[in-house]
Amino acid sequence: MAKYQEIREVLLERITDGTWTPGTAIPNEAVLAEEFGVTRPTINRAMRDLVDGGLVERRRRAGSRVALRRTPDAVLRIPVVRDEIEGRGGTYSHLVISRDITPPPPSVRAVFGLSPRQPALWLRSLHFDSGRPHQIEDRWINLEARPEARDVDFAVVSANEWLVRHVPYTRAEQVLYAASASGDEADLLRLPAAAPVFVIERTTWTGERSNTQVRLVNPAESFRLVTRDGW
Amino acid sequence: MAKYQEIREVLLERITDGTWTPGTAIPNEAVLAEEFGVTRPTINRAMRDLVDGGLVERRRRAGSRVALRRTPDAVLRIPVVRDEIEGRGGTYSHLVISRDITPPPPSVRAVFGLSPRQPALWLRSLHFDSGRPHQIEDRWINLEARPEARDVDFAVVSANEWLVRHVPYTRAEQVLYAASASGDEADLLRLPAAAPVFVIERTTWTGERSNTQVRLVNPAESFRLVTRDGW
DNA sequence: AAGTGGTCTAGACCACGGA
DNA sequence: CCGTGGTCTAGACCACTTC
Repeated sequence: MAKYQEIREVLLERITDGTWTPGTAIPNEAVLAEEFGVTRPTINRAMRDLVDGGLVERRRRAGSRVALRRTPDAVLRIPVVRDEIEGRGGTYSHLVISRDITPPPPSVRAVFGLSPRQPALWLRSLHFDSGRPHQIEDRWINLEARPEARDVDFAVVSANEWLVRHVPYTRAEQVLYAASASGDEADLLRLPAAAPVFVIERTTWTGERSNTQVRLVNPAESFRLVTRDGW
Repeated sequence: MAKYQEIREVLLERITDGTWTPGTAIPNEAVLAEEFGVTRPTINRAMRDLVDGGLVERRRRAGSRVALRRTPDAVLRIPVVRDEIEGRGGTYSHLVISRDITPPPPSVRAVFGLSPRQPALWLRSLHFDSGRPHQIEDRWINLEARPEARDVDFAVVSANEWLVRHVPYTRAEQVLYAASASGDEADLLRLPAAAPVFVIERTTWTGERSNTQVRLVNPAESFRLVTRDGW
């Protein structure tokens, strides 16, 4: 294990065992460097990890302290639907319900930066797990940012996968919530009317432009997101 | 802006504008150091950010490439309920529904590492937003790991806040899902029977021991999680 | 004003793992 | 084997902020 990692573990131990309680000042880098017999950049590297982990707060001149409010941060990975299904041994398939090139609703138009009559690609698909409906995907793709999308056959490669493979993004915003299935949604997912569903709305940007906006609707009983956090 | 940040932005630009498409090899650190007129550790710093951001994959000897599958990772911050409510101008209050010291169910016992008859602290609370029920908190606290919890008056400080303030953790696992409210839950939250709810289950650990496990139940219509990602 | 963290250099050693 | 990234040193300058 690298030195900075060992040092990080020791510092972490002091925080978690109560030697340094939340709010306590931590010795400055020069002191720690002396204590551990390393140079200051090595200490800095260890401390940076602790800051990233939310356990320590630092300010110039004021020094470092054990963070007072550790709000639970976690890395959320929303799986590619195909991987998710195949990962647990199911058979994946999907179906394009509709494909249109048409002006999007105002909410989408705004993030795409389009004028009122400019079209975008609208794609609605249904993803299946071993024949059972598993997710509705309702997606808009910005053809100004990604003109190639016009010529892709999304019956073969799902939009999800095509985007992951061809479009790196720099910013994403996701909204997660629970809802009751609308009539349409319940029909497509073969659920009782107003059954609970888990909805994910995601917008991704590359630079200033939004590429795509998607709404994913999943039956509550077959969908959970798990996040794990920590070293 | 620091040099490594400027370099990171330039590299990012090359990735997002398609100069380097997913799968493409990126010049090695020595070459980039020459190009940007900096030393190799500075390049390394910039690249590390891109790796952390999921945009680049690196392997020794094999070099660096633009990541092929950028699965959407996002930092999920589940807010402390009080901050969330006060942050949007509401008035926060809470009520302890029940408090017991009793052996937990097997699922909790397992992560706490307790023997069958060892007790833990069980706390059920209701959090209000301006007088309206906003969240049910059903929490177990491991008294073996946190004996002080026995003497805290959680009517004054909510368990959530007490833990955040006194117990730094090193690992967390969270499960998010949608469900229909049970009869109890619907009553407490003043929802119609079987209304959709958003459920968060979180277990946190310090070292090898789990401190606490909590289940948070929120009305679907008033609860959304937003994540933002990127620089 | 002065202490603290943030960053950078120039050079070095080494582990890993693909060729 | 040997090129690549991972890490570390010793020293330095600087920005920020609080004392």
